[in-house]
Amino acid sequence: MEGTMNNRQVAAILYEVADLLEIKDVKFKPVAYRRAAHGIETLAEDINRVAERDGLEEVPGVGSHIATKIREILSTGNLQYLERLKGDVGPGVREIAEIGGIGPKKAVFLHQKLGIENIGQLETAAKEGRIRGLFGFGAKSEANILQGIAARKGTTGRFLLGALLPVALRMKEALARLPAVRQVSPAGSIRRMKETIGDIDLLAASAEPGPVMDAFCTLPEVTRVLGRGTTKSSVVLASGVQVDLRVVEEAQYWTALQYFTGSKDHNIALRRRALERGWRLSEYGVKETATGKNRAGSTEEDLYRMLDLPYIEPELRENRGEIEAAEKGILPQIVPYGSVKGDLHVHSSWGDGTHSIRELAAAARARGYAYIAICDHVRSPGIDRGLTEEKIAQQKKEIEQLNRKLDGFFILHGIECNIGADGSLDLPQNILADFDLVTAGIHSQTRMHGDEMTHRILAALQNDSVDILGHPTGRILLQREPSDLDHPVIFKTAAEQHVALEITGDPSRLDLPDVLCRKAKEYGITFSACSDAHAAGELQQMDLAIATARRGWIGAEEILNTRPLPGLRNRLRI
DNA sequence: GCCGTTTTCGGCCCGACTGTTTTCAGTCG
Repeated sequence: MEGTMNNRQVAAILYEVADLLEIKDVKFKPVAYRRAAHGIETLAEDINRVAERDGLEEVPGVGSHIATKIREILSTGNLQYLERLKGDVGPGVREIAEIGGIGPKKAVFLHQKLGIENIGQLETAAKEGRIRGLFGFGAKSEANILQGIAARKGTTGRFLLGALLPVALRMKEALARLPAVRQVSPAGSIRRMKETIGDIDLLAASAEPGPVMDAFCTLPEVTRVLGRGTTKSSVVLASGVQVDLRVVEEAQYWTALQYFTGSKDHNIALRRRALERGWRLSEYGVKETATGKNRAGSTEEDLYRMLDLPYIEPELRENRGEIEAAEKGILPQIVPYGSVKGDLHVHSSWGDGTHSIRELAAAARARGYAYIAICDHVRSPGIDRGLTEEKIAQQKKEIEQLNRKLDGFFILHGIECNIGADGSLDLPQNILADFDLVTAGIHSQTRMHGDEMTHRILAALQNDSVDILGHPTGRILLQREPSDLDHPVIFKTAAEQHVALEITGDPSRLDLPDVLCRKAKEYGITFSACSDAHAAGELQQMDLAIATARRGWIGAEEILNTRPLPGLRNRLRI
């Protein structure tokens, strides 16, 4: 792909500018730069193309000045303005400000007073007791700085949704059992089902916060209490994740739930909307500015209705145009959880899965599915537990036998092929033609240049046997960046070739990512939401796939496996 | 620096907790 800077890299530069401006205590500009960075980050179109068609100022948050800076970034690879800010502020101040409990003001102060340039020097100063005694710092501050540095070493700072969701639900259940708790829910990014989570937010309604906070701070998995108040407490679990619990009165639960679910940008937009109507919106309610009276309501639906909007699902609350779409009445009906009729990507013990096909079919039936596709890998160097052509033939026989016995349930014989460096698949065409379903994905040589990766995928899409493109971007969350693909060409070709794009619920992939789902949708793509389960218990990863689809504005009708079996067979021509 | 159903100028979300300077700034979400 042309251009050396991608959207993420451009956004990173603008975020850095915002941080440095904040450190310099410049008013309002940090917000402006962050809004622009967010706009670019969540844009599905390549920023280079946007610049070519002179459309930068149409990006939300980008005006004439930032547009000029983006053009400089795209043509030179960096930004003079940023370099100047770095010089003004001192090299390590931004790094110091990232430590929990230290913000821009304290970072600048420490830099000026002690000449601290990086986290190492900060740690040394704290250990030597040189920070206590400074204006505004005491022994406690020093200890908190050391703990902040230690916490930073332990984790990347973010966790997989799939890893934290069960933890959050367990804690929620524990709190729900308390007599003093009237209502409790996860909030924050975990309720929005964001792919990675910084910390877990919980919200409870109770008239007696004291016992609720006590119970929360002494839950078995808690290893450290960061703070305990009557409305907010924070703890850290053994995994290093922070959990915040807010407790409000029941009458405030509706606005509090909306508020603590965020996102921050979505909330700011809603508050502006409330201001336009002469009200002040906060977690404590909707107050008429003139009279100081609280407006009545009891659910989030009430709140959105009050602001003349239809209900907006938590997964959509990212300020990516959902409020404007809701206002115009063009917000899509996103796919409900539990609406798929089967799972099109499951691994069995024939390959690298744990359970037999019979066991997987039983587990799928128990979930209410009407069908399941067994898609093991093909044997190749590096994939020891893949299937040989001989095994494939045997597996087909077993599936045929099982299908004769099963009533009202159908097992599809599928395969997960690898797309080679030249775009070819790892099975001959006559064998591929025999499967009910062929999923093709890149599993080797994932570091090729964007152009070459795009060509590999295009070749696979043009193979008539391929039904689904598996984990299209190849990203591994928190580990590997997505391939630098030419998405418009891939989406256009997939639509023309009637190849579905997979949305895998593998917790470390969630690929196709939500933002690209929304873009692919414009090309009339069909999606396949799947678990990629390697064991019966992992069939529930489907919920993560559906969450990703919902965040990508995808409706049930756009997902292949919401169709009943006859509709699916029709589409697959089997 | 951006943006507009009060505005092309003058706004820009709101509140709790912490530690410490004992009345509040800084930080966080």
